[in-house]
Amino acid sequence: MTEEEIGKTNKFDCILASARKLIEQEGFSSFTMDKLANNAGIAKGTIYLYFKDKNDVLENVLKSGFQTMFNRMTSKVEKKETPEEKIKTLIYENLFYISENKYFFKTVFLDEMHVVFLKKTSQESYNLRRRKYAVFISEIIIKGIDEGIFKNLLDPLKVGFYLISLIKTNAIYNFRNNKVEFNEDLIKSETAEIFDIFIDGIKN
Amino acid sequence: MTEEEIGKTNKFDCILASARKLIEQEGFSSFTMDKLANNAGIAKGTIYLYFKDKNDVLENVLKSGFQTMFNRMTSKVEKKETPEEKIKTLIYENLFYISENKYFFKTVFLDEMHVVFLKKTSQESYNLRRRKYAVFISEIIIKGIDEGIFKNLLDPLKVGFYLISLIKTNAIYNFRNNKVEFNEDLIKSETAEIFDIFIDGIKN
DNA sequence: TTGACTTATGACTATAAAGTCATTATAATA
DNA sequence: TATTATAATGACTTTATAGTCATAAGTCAA
Repeated sequence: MTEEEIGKTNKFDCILASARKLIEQEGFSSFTMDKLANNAGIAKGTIYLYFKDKNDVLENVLKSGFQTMFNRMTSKVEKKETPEEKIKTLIYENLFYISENKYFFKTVFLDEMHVVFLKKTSQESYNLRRRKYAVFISEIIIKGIDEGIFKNLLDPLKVGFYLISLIKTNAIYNFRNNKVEFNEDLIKSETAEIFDIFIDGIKN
Repeated sequence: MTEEEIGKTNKFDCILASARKLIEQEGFSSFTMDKLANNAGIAKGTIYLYFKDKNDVLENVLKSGFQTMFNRMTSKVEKKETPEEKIKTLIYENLFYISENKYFFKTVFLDEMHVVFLKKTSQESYNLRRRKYAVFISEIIIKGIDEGIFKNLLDPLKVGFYLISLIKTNAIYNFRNNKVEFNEDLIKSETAEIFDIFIDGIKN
């Protein structure tokens, strides 16, 4: 996984890509700086020229993954008009991104909690990102409540977290049942299912 | 945390209780066998007379916590008649148990994933317990579908996992907002909220 | 070409914590 | 009480891996 192989121009990104690949392959618990150096085709000391410590590497891996997803998702969602369309798009884009980065999320979700390996400060920034996402959803919910579409007594932020957890649960369920090869049809039907339950519940 | 202090007759339970207490206080990541020995008021070697290794301790801590909750919850749920009553009771009992063991679950949920510290085999048994819970819920869902109460096209097992994730998300949300002191009224209103969303969705 | 500066190296150090085992204490039995 | 069996001890060994730093290689301006 040298710079040419990975198609990255700078070492920072090259190391990050190697780290991500390693985590995808072996999970967080067996991720070591020696393996990373080896995998990136550089010496261990070099990593410390670009990253403060191991925690810094892990934090950046998680951060970059989330950032891309969030930016793509929000830009798609903002094009939609109604709260319901927004929510459907949000679910779809999230599942789509997960499917595009399935090996990464398979580890992140199934290994469920990498976060323990982070320092308290990094855990906080991880939680802030989650919260940012929930806040984004809550704004859609609030608009829906104002328009009389959604129930009035809801705590919009909490509802945001509910939706995130449904999406995550769906992905984990499919990973566990080895539906790693999401195709567009599967993503669409899963989107419809989550949307349906979230909006209308399970009642007939 | 000697045997008298903890009110346990045998060392196995005494060690387990100490381990649990330590985990509640400091989380999984800083849990060490030295601390455990110290906290239990025994020598480190003694732990190894009752547990195979550290993994065995952690596995038993998680197992015993889940087992009690599951047994209590199922016995209450089985007394109810309709699928809807069953689901409401299930949510309530789960939240109630969490509130009774708040410091434990605060760590287990917020530290979200302890599981990484377990061996592959223990991770599997952890997942089996989660699955067992989801299967239990799925049986209620199936009954509801048969009776025409719930939507027909649902994957009942997946729906089971959805409900578990909603309950967990609710607990985490309240922990994060420092609502550690659940009283019965709060549990009731949270139960109603989850039930309402799960059954009817967020639509007005 | 030389010297100054930047980047990279990897053997080495430091440390934390799991797990061991010869020794000692306690309990049971004759 | 003496003898044997069982339980407990904690100093010690082992292992894993994060992080360091003296040395070497590469780059570039004068």
